[in-house]
Amino acid sequence: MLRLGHSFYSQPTLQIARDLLGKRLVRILSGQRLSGFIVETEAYIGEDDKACHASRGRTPRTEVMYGPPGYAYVYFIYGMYHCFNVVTEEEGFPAAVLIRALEPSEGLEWMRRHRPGCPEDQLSNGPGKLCAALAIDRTLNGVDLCTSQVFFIEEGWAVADEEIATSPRIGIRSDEVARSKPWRFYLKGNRWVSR
DNA sequence: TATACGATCACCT
DNA sequence: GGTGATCGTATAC
Repeated sequence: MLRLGHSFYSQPTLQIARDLLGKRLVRILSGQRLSGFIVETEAYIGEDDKACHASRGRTPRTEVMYGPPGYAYVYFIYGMYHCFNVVTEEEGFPAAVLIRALEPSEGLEWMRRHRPGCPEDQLSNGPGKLCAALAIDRTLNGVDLCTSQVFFIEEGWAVADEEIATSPRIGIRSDEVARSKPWRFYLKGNRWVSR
C-alpha cells in the first residue's frame, strides 16, 4: 500500500481529478481500515469558477482551499451532510477536487453500521453518502493527507483513459458558464457512480 | 440579530 | 418528476 505524496498533489487540478479515479481513500477508525476506490470526482478551480466556494473570496470556511495542496477540505451542507475535497494548486490559489463516489473495499461492516437500512449498492455512491459511510466530518477539515495517521489516499487501480467519462458537474444551479464546464470525471459503467 | 440558501439525500407521486 | 429535512455560512440590516 503506497500512500500518495506531495508530488501527486502538486499536479494541476484537472489532472488530479482524473488521476484520483481508481485510487483508494482510506479512513482509520478505532484501528480499523475503512476504504473504497474513488470512481467519481469533480474539480473546482479558483475564484473565477462561480461554482467554487472560493468564488466569493477568502472566508473562514474556504481558508483551507487557499492553503497548500494535499490537505482535506470538509464542509457541512444542507444541515445534515458532509462533503470531502482534496485541496489542490499552490498555496494562495483556491482549488479542490470533490470526491463524489467510492466503490467500497474494506470495512464494509462499519459502513453498513454508519448507513443503517441502506441498500448495499448505495453505501457510498454520493458525496454525502461516502462521508457518512467513512465517518468523515469537520474534525477532518484541514488534515494533511500526506502525513495523517487516520485519513489518506493510497495507490489503487491502473485506469486507462478509455475507461473515463466526463460531464458537467452535478448540482450547480447558479451560473451558466460554471454549469457548462465538463469538470466531472467518472469510471464508465461503474456500478458505484452516483446518479 | 435576521434571513436566504446550499458542490445532498430519502421519500413521495 | 417534485419536495422537505435541517443548520452553518455569508450577507444584509
